Amino acid sequence: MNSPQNPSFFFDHHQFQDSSSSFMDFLNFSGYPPPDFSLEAETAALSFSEAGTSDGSRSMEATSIDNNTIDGWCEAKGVNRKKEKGGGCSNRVAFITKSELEIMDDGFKWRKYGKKSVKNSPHPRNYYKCSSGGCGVKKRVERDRDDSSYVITTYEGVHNHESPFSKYCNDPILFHPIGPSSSPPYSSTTTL
DNA sequence: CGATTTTGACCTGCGC
DNA sequence: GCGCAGGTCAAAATCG
Repeated sequence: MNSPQNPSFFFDHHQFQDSSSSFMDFLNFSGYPPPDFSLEAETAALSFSEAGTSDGSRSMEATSIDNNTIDGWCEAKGVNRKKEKGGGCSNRVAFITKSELEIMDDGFKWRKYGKKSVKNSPHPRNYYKCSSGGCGVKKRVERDRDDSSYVITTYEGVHNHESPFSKYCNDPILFHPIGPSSSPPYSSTTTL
C-alpha cells in the first residue's frame, strides 16, 4: 500500500529523545508495554502531551504509563489481565488516534495479510506485516466500535531494520486516551 | 511481471 | 467435546 500524500497522522521525529529514534522506538519507549494487558487497558494507560517545535510543526509525546489506570480499567470492564496471549514474549503497544485514514504512515512498508470482522463492532480489523525481509513486526488496525472517527492501532514486535522515516501533515490529529480516565482528547491543533 | 490486496478456509485458544 | 472468536494462510485477483 502506498503512503498517502496528506496523511492525517503526524509524528515529528525531532521530538523523540534522540534524533536517531524511529517511530517504533517512540512506541517502545520506557519498557512499555507490560506483557499481558488487554488492548483496551493498554490504550487506557497511555497519556500524551503536546509539544511544539521551533519551526512551528507539531507532535505528540507519550508521557506516562499509569498502572492504576490499567487496573481501574480492567476492574471496570471485567477484563482479565492474564488472559491475553503471548506469554510475555511479545513487544506490543496500542494507541488510538483520530483520523479519516486507517493507515498511519510510520515510515515502514506494510503488507496486508488478513481482515476479520470483530464481534460487537461494525468495523473489520485489518492485519499487516512489515514487508521488509526477515522483519516479523505485525500491526493491527481497526476503527473504534463507538466512534468510527477514531482508529486503534496495535504494533507487535520490534523492527530489525531502519525506518526511512520522513513525513508531514497538514491535517489536525487527536490523541485520545480511552478507558475510565476522564482526560479529554489532546489536540495537535491547540495553540502552542 | 512482481508486489500487494482480497477473501474464504483453516488453525488455535478459551469458555461452557 | 463443541462452538465461538480471533489470528493466519494461501490462492486468486488486482495494481503499478
